[in-house]
Order: sequence, then C-alpha cells, then structure tokens
Amino acid sequence: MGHNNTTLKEIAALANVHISTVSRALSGSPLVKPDTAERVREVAKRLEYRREMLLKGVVSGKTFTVGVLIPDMSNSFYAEICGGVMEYLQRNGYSVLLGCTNFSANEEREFVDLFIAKKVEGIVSVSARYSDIPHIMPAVFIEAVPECKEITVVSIDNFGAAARMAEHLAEMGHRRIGFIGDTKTTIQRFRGFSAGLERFGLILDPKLTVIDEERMEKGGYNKMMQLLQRPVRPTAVFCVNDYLAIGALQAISEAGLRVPEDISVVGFDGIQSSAYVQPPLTTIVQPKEKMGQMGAELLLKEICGERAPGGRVVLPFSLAERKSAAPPRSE
Amino acid sequence: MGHNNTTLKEIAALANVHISTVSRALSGSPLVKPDTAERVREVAKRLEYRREMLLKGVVSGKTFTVGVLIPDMSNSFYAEICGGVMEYLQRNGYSVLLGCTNFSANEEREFVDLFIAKKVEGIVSVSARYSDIPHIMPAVFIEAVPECKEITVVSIDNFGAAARMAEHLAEMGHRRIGFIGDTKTTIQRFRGFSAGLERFGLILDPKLTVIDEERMEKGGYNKMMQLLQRPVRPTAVFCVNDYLAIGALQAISEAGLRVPEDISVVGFDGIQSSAYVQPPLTTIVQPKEKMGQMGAELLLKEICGERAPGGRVVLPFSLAERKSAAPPRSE
DNA sequence: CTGAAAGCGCTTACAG
DNA sequence: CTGAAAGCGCTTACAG
Repeated sequence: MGHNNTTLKEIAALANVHISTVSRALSGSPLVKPDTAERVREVAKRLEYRREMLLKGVVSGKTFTVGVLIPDMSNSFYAEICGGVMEYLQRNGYSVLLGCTNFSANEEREFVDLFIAKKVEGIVSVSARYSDIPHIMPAVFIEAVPECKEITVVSIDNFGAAARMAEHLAEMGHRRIGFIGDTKTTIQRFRGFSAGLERFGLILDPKLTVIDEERMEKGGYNKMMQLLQRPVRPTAVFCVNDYLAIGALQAISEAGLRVPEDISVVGFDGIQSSAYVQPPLTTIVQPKEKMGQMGAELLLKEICGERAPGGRVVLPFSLAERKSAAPPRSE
Repeated sequence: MGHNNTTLKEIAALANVHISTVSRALSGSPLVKPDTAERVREVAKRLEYRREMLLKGVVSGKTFTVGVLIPDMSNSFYAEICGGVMEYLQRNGYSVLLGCTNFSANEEREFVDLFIAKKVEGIVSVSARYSDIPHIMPAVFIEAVPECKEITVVSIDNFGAAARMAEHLAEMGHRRIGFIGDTKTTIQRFRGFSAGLERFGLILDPKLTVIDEERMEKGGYNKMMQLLQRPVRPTAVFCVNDYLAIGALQAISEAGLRVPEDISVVGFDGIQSSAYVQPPLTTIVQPKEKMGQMGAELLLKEICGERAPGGRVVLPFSLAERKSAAPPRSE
C-alpha cells in the first residue's frame, strides 16, 4: 500500500553489496558476477523495486520516452496512425508522452519545449505543417507537408494516389469532375488530381472546385451545397478526405439526389466509417497503422544511431472501389 | 541547435547569485527579492533555460505528469474520451503518458508499474475491468465496471440509459425485441434493458439474444446473422454499442431486409459514425469528451488534496432518435 | 568482478 | 531575502 519507494540502498543492504553493484546488476552490466547479479535481482524483486527511469535520465540521458504529437484525437485518421506509433513504441520498451496540437504551430512548439524538458529521446509528429524539431532532436514526420531533404517523412504517394483517383473517375466516363478540398491538406493531392485529369484531356474546372478552411463533415456538407447551387453540376466529386466526403454525401441526399446515380463521390484516407456510410465510399485507403509503426521504427533507429536523419519512406496505398462511384448516366 | 542543457549553475553565475536563489526564483518562491527574481528570470530566459521537470521529481515529488490508460486507440469511443482527458490535463499544465492496454489486465498492470517508475502523479483509466491502482496512487476510472465505493468513477447511468432505450422500442409498439451484446460491456446495460422491457410486460427472450466476445462491427454482423437464421425474427434489436449496431445493419442489408421497415436497430455510445451510417443510428449518446474532462478534473483535485478518493460522478446521456428505429409494421 | 567516491541538476531545511 | 550545505536516487569513471 502506498507508493513503492524501494531504493538501491535498501537492496544493497539486504544483498550485502555496495550500491554501485546493485546499480550495475539491475542495468544488466557484464561487470557483475552472475551469482551476485542473480542475488541482487532476487532481493530487488522481493522488495518490488521499480526502476526510477526518470532518474536514470539525469546521468545516462536515456529516458526510454518518445513524444508523439497529433493534431486531433477524435479524428479517426489520426487516432489510427497514433495507434500504430504507440504499438511499435510499446513493443520496443518505449513510453509515449502524447500531445494534441489542434493544428496549431504554436501549440506544437510548446509541446516540443515540454518534451525537451521531460527529456524525450525523440519525437513523432503527425500531420505537422512546419517544424524545427529535426534541428533539436531526432524526429520523424508522418503525413507531413515539409518536403525538405533533411527531414524524415513517412507517407503514401499523395500525388500518385490523387492522380489514380482522377483516372478512375475519368475511365468511368466522367467529364465534369468537381473538387472539394481544405486548405490544410497536402497540396500534392490537388496537383496529383489535376495531373490525373489532364491525362484524359480534362482540366480541374475552377467552377467545380471549392476549397476552404473546414476539413470535417460540416465542411464537406457546406462545400457540396455550394457546388449544387452552381449553374453547372459535376457528375463526380473528389473530396480530399473522407470526412469531407461523408459530409458531401449528406448534402447530396438532402438535395434529393442520389449517389452514385446522380453524382459520384469519392474520398481519401480510408477511415473506418468510410466503409459504413451509405453508399460505402470509394476512396484511397492509406495504411494508417502501418504508417504509424514505420514512423516509430525509423525514429528508434535514428535514436540508437542505426540510421541517419532525413529521407522519405513511401508506403503503398490502395484504391477501394465501393459503391459511391459509378459511370455517369447518359447525358 | 542541439539539446538545450542550460543549468541552474550557469544562470546563477550570470545573475551573480547562488544556485539556491535561482532555484527559488524560478519556482516562484516568495523568499526572493522581486528585483533579484526578475533578474534571474531574465537570464534564464536569455539562456533559454528549460525546467528539468523530471529532476524536480527527485526531491519534490511533482512531475506534472499523469498516466492515461485506454483499451484501444482506433476505437473512436475511447479516442474521444481520451481527447477530453488530454484537453483538460494539458490546459492545467499536466502532461500525459499514454498507454494502450488492448483490454488486457496484464498489460494494464505493466503500464501501472511503468507509470510508477516514471513517477506519474495519478492515473486515468478508461474502461478497465478491474484494478488495484487506487491502492497505489490517485486514480479515476471512466466507464468502468468496478462498482466499489473506494474507487472514483465517471460514467453515465448505463442501467437507466439501456432501460430508456428498451422503453423507447416498446413504446413504438415492438414486442419481439432482440439483444446483441459482448461479454466485456457493462452488465448494467443488460440489466437495464431487461428492466425496461419488464415495465412493458416484456421479457428479454433468450431466443432473441446473442452475446459473445466480439465487440466490433464484425461481431455485430455475425450475431445479427445468427438472429436472422432463428425461427422467430425480432422486429427490433438493441446492440450494446454502436460498432455492433453498424455491423448488424450490414448483416440485415445483406440478407435483403431493410432498416427500419423490416427490423429496427438501435445502438449505444453515440460514436461519430453512428450519425452517418445508413440509416442513421438511433442510439444513446454518451458525453464522451465531457466524461474525459470530468475524469481528469477529479484526478487533479484528488492529487492536490482538494477531494477525497472514491465516489461516482454520473453524467447525463441523451437518446438520439434517428432513422434506424420505427414502429413495427402491422403483423 | 567490486567498492569508494565523485557527480548528475535540483530542492530545501538551516543559519544568518 | 540570501547563501552554504546536505541530500534526493542513481550512474560511472577510477582503483583495486
């Protein structure tokens, strides 16, 4: 009952050795006679000794802690990536200090200060816009904007995936294809989609694109409503993320139209609910958990010097063809 | 560039005072002449001094860190609660050490050991089945099973909410009402639902209930399929969580039946996607973020001695009437 | 292989 | 208000 505050000193007393020997035995140093080490470990176990990792940090610099930064816990895309990061870290003996930035560069900076103070050994940052972290300590970015060489980034080929989706719609026969985006999502998806259309001699018509700050369902709903009120209606709409697409689905249904009969809608990310909305969303599925694990793996390698900072790891995506996209009806 | 490792000693040198004075000035002790304190703080700022929170812990015991345990990051119910916990903690100057238990009591125990070693000041545990933590340090449980007096718990009235849902269905005219559950979900929902039915002279028919280990969509799908193959088909089914309900929706649709025309389906929790599935789910909405915040608040109060451990805080739920439940068709 | 000692960066009675 | 000193629990050269 009460906190366990067994100290090396107590163990040393009971094991009849010097405190330094206890320290060494418990940290697995080879400089201890196996018998002695064994005896020490037994006493430690009996006293329910718990290593004071925090204190080890004072001298050794190892805290076995990593800072993880995500923009928003309730966005399942981030939550899943975070799950992957944590899974790998925990499996490898590291703990996670988690911070929620709410997409704010300022909050990110504050967390980095905090993380430094808490002596994390490195940071995994999800969907950050910009960051100084790599100048300060080992860091890896997942799904990040920065395209700089010195920064380690894990992501899919956003350009290629968006292009692929554009081609998918064009191949179905769509010619008037809309674009719904938010200002924070990677510019690559915009460019890639545009490039995909161009391969079919199509262009991203400004009259069919709506981009603003909002990135969740409500934003998708509002933007789709705007599109529906314009003189020319698209036969298909690409949304840069699934939340936007889900909102778009709602708008279309409220307007008395059907998906995909009247308008096809496709998303991006492949969040869990994308498969459950009606109709199930055709979307680009990102390997979210895998991305998280990979990010954690790269960070740990960098921390223990097995890997130099920088470089981009590109993971494969897939195009899930579900029910929200179909060829346009004869016009 | 590089870690910032300014020490009190350096600051003391530049500010021309003793290290103890620096220590006091920086921790806001009143035992320092305002001028001196000011000067020290300026030097500290100039050197970009960062408090070594970890070290403070050695002597003062304050680490301003709390451990948070959740079963599964990719379950949006837990992610949202966790978001609430973190929001409150961060706003109050505490950091979060996060652990994912995968519903395992063993992993929980390991995390608690780890958290102790890292000197967290308390623990918030989400949906734990059982725990010793309150005997060790301040702890609060969110959505937990333990009904023991000495444990601080934050939850809704699960019994009442389930009863309310039973009444809702019975009032619509349903008489053959099914139950789909998982073994881990609070027994209160089972009892409450049962009690609600009894008020209408109905019983929870064993032939219309399926309960097993699975708690996600797949489990809902499988269990609904079982129900559909039984001789008597229910006109409405209560699922103890929304993921199960979403899976049930799929099964019904695959069986060529419609919701709510052929069968009504209702859920529990009110996860985000419950509003977006087709038809939108009638469900009990738990105030997930609020529950998280409240849990964090109680813990912090307990840590600083403003509150005695124990007690249950019951937050209000609401019944979201959407499209997945309707009166049964005339039989 | 082991111990004695110095030191990590900080806090806190104790004196003044 | 301030400094000198002891101490927090642990690690790690240094000697042996």
